[in-house]
Amino acid sequence: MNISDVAKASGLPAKTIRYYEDIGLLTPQRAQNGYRSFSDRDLHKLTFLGRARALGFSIDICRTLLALYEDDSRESAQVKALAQDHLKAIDDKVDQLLSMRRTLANLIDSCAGDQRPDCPILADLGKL
Amino acid sequence: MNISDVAKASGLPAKTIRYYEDIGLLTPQRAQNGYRSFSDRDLHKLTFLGRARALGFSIDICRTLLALYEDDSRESAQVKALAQDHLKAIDDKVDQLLSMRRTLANLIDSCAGDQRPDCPILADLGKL
DNA sequence: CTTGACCTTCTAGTTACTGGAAGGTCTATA
DNA sequence: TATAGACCTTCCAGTAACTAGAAGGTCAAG
Repeated sequence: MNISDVAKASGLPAKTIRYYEDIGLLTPQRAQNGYRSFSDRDLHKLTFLGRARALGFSIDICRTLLALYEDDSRESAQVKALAQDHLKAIDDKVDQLLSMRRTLANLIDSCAGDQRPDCPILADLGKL
Repeated sequence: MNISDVAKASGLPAKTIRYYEDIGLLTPQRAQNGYRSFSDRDLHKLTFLGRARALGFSIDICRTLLALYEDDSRESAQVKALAQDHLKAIDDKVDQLLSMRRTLANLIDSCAGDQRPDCPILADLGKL
């Protein structure tokens, strides 16, 4: 398969696939003409990466997950631990966003939003 | 005030303050010796920036907010609109994270997490 | 034999800093 | 007065994960 084939099949842009090769996540064969030639296994990896990235795993963790994926002697506990760490990171991020959201929503509520210059949002941001 | 003074007072690292000057968010005076000399107004701006950034506004929006802050003929509606756009962006981000979270939590639940290699998490990520 | 859709590599830009090196300045103390 | 160390300066490079674009090679169809 050429790059556009696996791009279509995996849902990843060709640019991203080249990038993944650059950083060593996969190493497709090359055809005589220099074109990348992807195997089913490559496509599998790309799909795996696309899913893991969609769940928010960093490239670095994806590298580890991919290694576990390919390692028949892995222990599922290792994978689960990584996933749990990530879940915690997501929860932390959500908490942080919700905290921002609360503050921001309060400020918005307090602002008339009319043609006058008085604005509690700016006032609050600027207070010492 | 020297940079470490406003760093302490604003809570921003000196590096960040220099960066904010680089990108034109403020233009402190210079003393004879070349040191930056910050006014109260500079400190005010830095505090403003720190708060706005803490609410997740991008530097670009902060630039606009700062301009509005300094503009006596602003209309509070402009500020409120920016804040509402940002609130929406936060909500979208939270939704996205919660969607990830749901999927990930389901996968975690389905994984035994023991010494065996069988792992529904990896299986799911890898399925075509 | 040309057109257009592929493919290649390479460079640089994105966001918002952060770290570190090399070197000038200021202040307090020996 | 010398010097130590705590400031300050600029500049360069790196971070995460791509993405855009330029310049140019390849392939299949008409």
